[in-house]
Amino acid sequence: MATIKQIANLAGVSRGTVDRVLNNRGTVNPETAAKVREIAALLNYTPNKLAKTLAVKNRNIKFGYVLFSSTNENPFFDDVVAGIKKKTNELTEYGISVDTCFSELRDPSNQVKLMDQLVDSGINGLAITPINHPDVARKIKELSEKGIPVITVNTDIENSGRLAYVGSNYLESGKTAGGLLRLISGGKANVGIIVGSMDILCHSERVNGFKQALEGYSRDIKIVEIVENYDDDFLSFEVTKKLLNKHPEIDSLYLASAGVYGACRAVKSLNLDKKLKIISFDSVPTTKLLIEDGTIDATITQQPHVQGSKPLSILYDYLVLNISPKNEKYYTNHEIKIRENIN
Amino acid sequence: MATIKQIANLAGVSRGTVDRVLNNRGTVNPETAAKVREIAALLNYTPNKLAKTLAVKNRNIKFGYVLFSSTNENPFFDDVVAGIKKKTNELTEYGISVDTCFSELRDPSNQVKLMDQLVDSGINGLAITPINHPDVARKIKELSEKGIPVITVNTDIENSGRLAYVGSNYLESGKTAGGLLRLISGGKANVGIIVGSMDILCHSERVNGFKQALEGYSRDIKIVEIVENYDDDFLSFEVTKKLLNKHPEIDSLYLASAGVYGACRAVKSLNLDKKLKIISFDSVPTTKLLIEDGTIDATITQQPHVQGSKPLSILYDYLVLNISPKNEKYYTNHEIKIRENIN
DNA sequence: TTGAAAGCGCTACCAG
DNA sequence: CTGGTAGCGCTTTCAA
Repeated sequence: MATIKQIANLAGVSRGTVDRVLNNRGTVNPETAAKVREIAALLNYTPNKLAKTLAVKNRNIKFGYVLFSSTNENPFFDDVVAGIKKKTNELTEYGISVDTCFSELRDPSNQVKLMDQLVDSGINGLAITPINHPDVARKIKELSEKGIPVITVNTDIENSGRLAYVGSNYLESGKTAGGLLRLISGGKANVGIIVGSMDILCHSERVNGFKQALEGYSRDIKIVEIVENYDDDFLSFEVTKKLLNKHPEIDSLYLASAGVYGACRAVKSLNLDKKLKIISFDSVPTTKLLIEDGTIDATITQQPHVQGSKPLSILYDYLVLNISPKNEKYYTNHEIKIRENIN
Repeated sequence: MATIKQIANLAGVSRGTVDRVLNNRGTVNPETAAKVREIAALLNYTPNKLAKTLAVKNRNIKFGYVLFSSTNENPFFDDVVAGIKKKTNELTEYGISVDTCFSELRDPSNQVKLMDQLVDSGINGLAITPINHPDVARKIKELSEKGIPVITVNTDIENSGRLAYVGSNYLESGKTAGGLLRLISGGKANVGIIVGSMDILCHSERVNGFKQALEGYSRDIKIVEIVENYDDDFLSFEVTKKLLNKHPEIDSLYLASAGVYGACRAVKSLNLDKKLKIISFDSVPTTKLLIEDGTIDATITQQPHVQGSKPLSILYDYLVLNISPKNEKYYTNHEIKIRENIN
């Protein structure tokens, strides 16, 4: 492990100069710089992260986090918050503070306002679950150009200038669901699909992936109908009930987004629980119970904890250690949970 | 974030004294000690990990790792090694070195010899995939009593004095397999089980868990026969072939340990691939291929990467940060992989 | 029993 | 453009 001190000695300059060269700050005589660089390469120099972090304390770095408020219909974000909290504690010890605030679920202007507030308060980087709206995209671009890196979480907005995305690959998650149905249906099924809204990209991708995984089985696995519940449990209850009444031939349900509990209540009210194969997403408390009592056969999770913590790690690497994310998309794993491995 | 310096100032003593009190080293006037402790508690003092690690550099800490050599029949350990390597690099930067060596798979005396060598070379902590043999257990106890903490990996030896175990809960993994079969069989199956050896606890636990998960289904899911392959692919081929010939009613295979490839070759040689439901463990390269081509329906993994890295993290926490492991058993997750989410 | 000081590796600031 | 120095929080050693 080579150190700046060693390089300085070998190059016959001071550690300050080496620091300037290696971190491109200040100005250094090109020849000196070349020499330093050469020696650094020779010694295979890698900066010590601990020391770097420790020394950066007085820079008073601050991150902002804008998250969908989870008090609404989707407690999924509770698990994300847990991930944020854990990472925040770690960063606090490093002298980095994290300001987390919650935005309305369907109000872009509210998100923009929160972003502005965070910028005014002096954040150096931002993580956000962005609403897919031009105003939000524009604001992300504005921050990025200002030198404030932005990480999108859970939902991406491409071409917004964001530094990276952390979250599910929705097409893949849909494929996993399709593969799972193929297995548990024995290759023969009449499927009803319940989804938030086909206008939301994440949701339609989950449906598309599902279909893709079942190509070649289309003779025996039929999608009977796709209905929308707008992520609302009560609507979900209604549309599911109607769907099942309308199509008694349905033997499988694919719950492609939120509203899982409402849909299952409909299933139960028709005494169809354990008669239908049901696949869902995420592992919120109500879903866990439905897995445990056998109503839902399997659910596919997307590492909510990682979705909370990883964006902060990326910002830390980028701003403190000068390490850019290796990929612009960091996809979380899709974990299949059944009664026996859900905890 | 309170610091030692702050506490020292408030207590009117030097930082050295505070350090002595808070870390129980040297001797300190009881009254001074009490005062310091009080203030520390008041300020909610938590030591800064970065600073601690940085300062400990010159203690020249060294860990040993004894692992089953993966050149043998089970490339599972290749993934464990990857985890070890990654963590080792991180620790190297902290001034901690890791000496990893590989032991014969069935030779306890060889393991004991390697442990002795590592101790002689001055390790401060050890991680090991122990062979379940009294000599190894005794040596683990010896090291522990000498003040060298030992972490067991992948396989545990309880009551050996080891500090912690990192690895699968085999009973749970068996249950997960059982639950999975319940789902993909539609609740009706004649199962053949192929296992390394029922004399090996890990293996028999996987069978027991499997049975437990299927209790209540015993009318329709029948275990036809359990055969042993001693984790050898060629033996596995033979016994599987014999089993399937003997019991043409078998429609499902539970491959409870290694020898997955051999078993599947037998299935293919009888033209039964895709006619049998097959569940296996781990995700070694050959298994991946068999998942992709549809021979194996699902495989259950056990976070090999974590099994490699986590033991080193525990040793680091224990020896550098003075943090004891929260639990004596750290169980890895059982992840269900099918064609669509195996990568 | 205690204090003072040096050092882990890096950054930042002030002179020159 | 460069050197010197102080400091991040903790440990350790040497004196007192």
